[in-house]
Amino acid sequence: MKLQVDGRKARGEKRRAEIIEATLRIIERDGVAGVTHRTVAAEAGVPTTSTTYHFTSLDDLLIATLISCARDMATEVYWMIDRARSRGSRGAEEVAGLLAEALGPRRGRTMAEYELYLLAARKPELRPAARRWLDVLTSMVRHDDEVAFRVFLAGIDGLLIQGLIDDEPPSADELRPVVDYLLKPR
Amino acid sequence: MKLQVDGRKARGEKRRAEIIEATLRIIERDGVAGVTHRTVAAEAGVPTTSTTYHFTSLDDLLIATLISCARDMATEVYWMIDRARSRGSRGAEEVAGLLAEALGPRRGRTMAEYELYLLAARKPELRPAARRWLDVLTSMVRHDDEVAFRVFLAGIDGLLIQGLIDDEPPSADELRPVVDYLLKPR
DNA sequence: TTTGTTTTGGGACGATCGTTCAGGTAGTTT
DNA sequence: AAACTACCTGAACGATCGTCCCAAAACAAA
Repeated sequence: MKLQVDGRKARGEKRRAEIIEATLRIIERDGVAGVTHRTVAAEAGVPTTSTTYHFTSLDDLLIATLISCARDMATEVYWMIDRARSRGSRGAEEVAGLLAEALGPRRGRTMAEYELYLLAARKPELRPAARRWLDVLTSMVRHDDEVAFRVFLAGIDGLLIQGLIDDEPPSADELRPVVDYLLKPR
Repeated sequence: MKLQVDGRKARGEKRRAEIIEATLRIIERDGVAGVTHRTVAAEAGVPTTSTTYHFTSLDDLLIATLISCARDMATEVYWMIDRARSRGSRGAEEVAGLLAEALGPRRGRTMAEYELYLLAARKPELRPAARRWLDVLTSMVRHDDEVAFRVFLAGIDGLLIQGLIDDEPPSADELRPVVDYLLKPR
């Protein structure tokens, strides 16, 4: 049994994480198209060969970035739903505010998430990671609410995507009636 | 006044259209990442320099492709809504069938459309073209239905995107209850 | 026919790409 | 100390990229 961690591996994994973070920043700024070994290495402040050492190929790097990103999304949306629930009938307001934030200050991140999402559509090995946060959320609701919840998630996705091609991000006030209608029970 | 068209320009515009069609096929097969002057030229069966002659840059080519694609989408969804309306309460069935088709046989085309959509999120000059089909559709409905219609379109987008990362495309039967709930009036 | 315009296409330039390799460094084990 | 392992990195290879140049061909106007 070994309690002490290998200092070399520790440094390696730290740098690996830094490279993934740099990759996500690149995608936020320039899209998946801007991801090359060299741009990522420059963003992370490491030599080019460092990215090829820790990730056997560019695909590997993108896969690792999507997995890391999907984990963040899952926890994020988890708390969003939790907060919306705790506010009861004011849940729509909470959701609308978070959507406005995703389309405003965090616009780059939102674009990055959907680009990685579409990447998963083309690369089957990415799909489990891209689907995980959806599954986590679906498991939160009662079985008899499942259809309503799927509609809710689809509506959120649609509003985000459509909001990304607006010339200026929609405000929470503009989004609230739509979210309200989306959440209204039948 | 000149009635006879210039034979040279006629040939040029025909080739230009062929290049755009080839570009769309490339995007369906390999994504926007697969679009280069050389791959497009090979797909269209023309020399490489032909694509640089008719389109001053790769961006120009992608812009033209998105515009052409958006026009098709608008008319397509227009008829979808028209058919769904004419079927009254069976509209959900019609919509579910078309969604299943978009995620099955026409999956590549659907991916291409959303990739171009995300491209528009990054390139402001593409947004009017990407938004046009949304505007056309919104103008179809009565003003008091606008919120419900926006929810409907957002839901469609979300279902399509989520359907793209399924391992196997969802069937119309699986989609129908969700579409039905989405269309149910409050 | 002559002149001018538009399209065509072969070839090439410099830049950048993913990836490899071999040598060097730091940390662990024996 | 020696042997071993894991990480680091500068240099370089071949491939492919966007784009430019220029001459030939096709067509229109004179």
